Amino acid sequence: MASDVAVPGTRRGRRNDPERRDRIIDACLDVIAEAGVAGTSHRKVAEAAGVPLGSMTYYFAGMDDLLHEAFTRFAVTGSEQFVRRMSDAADHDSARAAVVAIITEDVFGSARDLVLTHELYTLAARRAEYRTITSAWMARSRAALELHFDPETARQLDALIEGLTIHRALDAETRDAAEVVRAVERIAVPVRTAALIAPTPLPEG
Amino acid sequence: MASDVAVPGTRRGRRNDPERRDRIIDACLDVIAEAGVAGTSHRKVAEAAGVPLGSMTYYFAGMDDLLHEAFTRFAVTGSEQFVRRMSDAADHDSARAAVVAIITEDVFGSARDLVLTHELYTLAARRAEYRTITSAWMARSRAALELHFDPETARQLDALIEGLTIHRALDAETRDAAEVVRAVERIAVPVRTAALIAPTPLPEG
DNA sequence: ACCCGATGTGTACAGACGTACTCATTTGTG
DNA sequence: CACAAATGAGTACGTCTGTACACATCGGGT
Repeated sequence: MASDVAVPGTRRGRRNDPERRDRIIDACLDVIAEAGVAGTSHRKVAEAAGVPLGSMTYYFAGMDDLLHEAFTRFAVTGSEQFVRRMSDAADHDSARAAVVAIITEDVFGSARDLVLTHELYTLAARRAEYRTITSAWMARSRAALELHFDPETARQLDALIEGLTIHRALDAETRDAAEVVRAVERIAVPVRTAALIAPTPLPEG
Repeated sequence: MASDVAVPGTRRGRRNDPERRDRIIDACLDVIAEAGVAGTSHRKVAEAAGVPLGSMTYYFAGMDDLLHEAFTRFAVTGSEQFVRRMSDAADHDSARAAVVAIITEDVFGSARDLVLTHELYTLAARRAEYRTITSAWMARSRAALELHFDPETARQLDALIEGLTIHRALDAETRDAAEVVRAVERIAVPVRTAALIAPTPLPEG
């Protein structure tokens, strides 16, 4: 180990390399995705980023600081993709199709993001300082959905995306894409007719 | 430390105390709820359960074995509560009310269960052996919902419960109980009229 | 030309961790 | 009554952890 890194006496001194900080954050997300927050350590991240161990405490106040920055970046880039998909949609139909695509593609297309999302939620469930990240993320998602749906529908769609994504990932059964389409259609009624269907008391017979 | 536990020369030998194993599992869930899987260690669980450290490796093959058993118990007791609520409901109306209650009460009423759920999901997202636990849990939940709703509605309701619970826990905004009622009503149309609404192409407006 | 502060690195340390292993104790059996 | 197996406790060991800190290196000011 440590054959390519930490050759004594080389590459030291003043360089002011902000890129290095970014690389560490990205590497941190990689490590979290692979080993979980539980298995994330300064050493693993340093090795993944190709920086010496000392850089960890130099660039970040501590492990929590690093995790916070990493998940903030994850949430920001994630919601950016979400917003882009929604603003690319021209009408309600394509917006609904985009929602279906987001669900069936497992959040943003990779298992990595799913794992990272759960790690973030787990942290947020216990620690309020991470909840600001999830709150901001959900707020951006809802705002994107509100480009095409009324606020209440947006919130419900957001929740449906969350639930269906999780169930499709963690359970072998809920995998039928056509069913996802129908689920979205039950919620995402066009704005003008939503009021006619949703709050109406259900027929009993 | 270790003043009430581990007095040398006392309480040793053959006792065959299955209760002790249970106590360790319960204590393990307590520790996970408080410190997360990341912060769970043999020592903390042993202290919480009031057993010596050596009992950890005696009763369980290792940390993973302990976690697996703990989460299995958690999932079983959790789904039992879910099933009971559903079978207690007499008709569709009270079933829908029960679903709303489950969501608004944060899974089963405590933040502890929410945290544990996320910890389990995080594990399951990465490791297939924990996914059998989540799969079984979701299957039991769906079966309970199918006492009152058709299979597709049950799956969608299950997903909605998941998503709304998470969003209500991790986001300060989605807290209006009346909105939960309306969300459930959009999905949980009575069996006979569901076919009339759900698969129908949406009016374009 | 020289030096000083800024910037980044290498290492050492104290503690916590999982687990293996030895040994004490009790209970069923002969 | 004695013995052996079952059961559980205590401890020690090697590994890995976060973090502090001394120090090397370089750019810019004089």
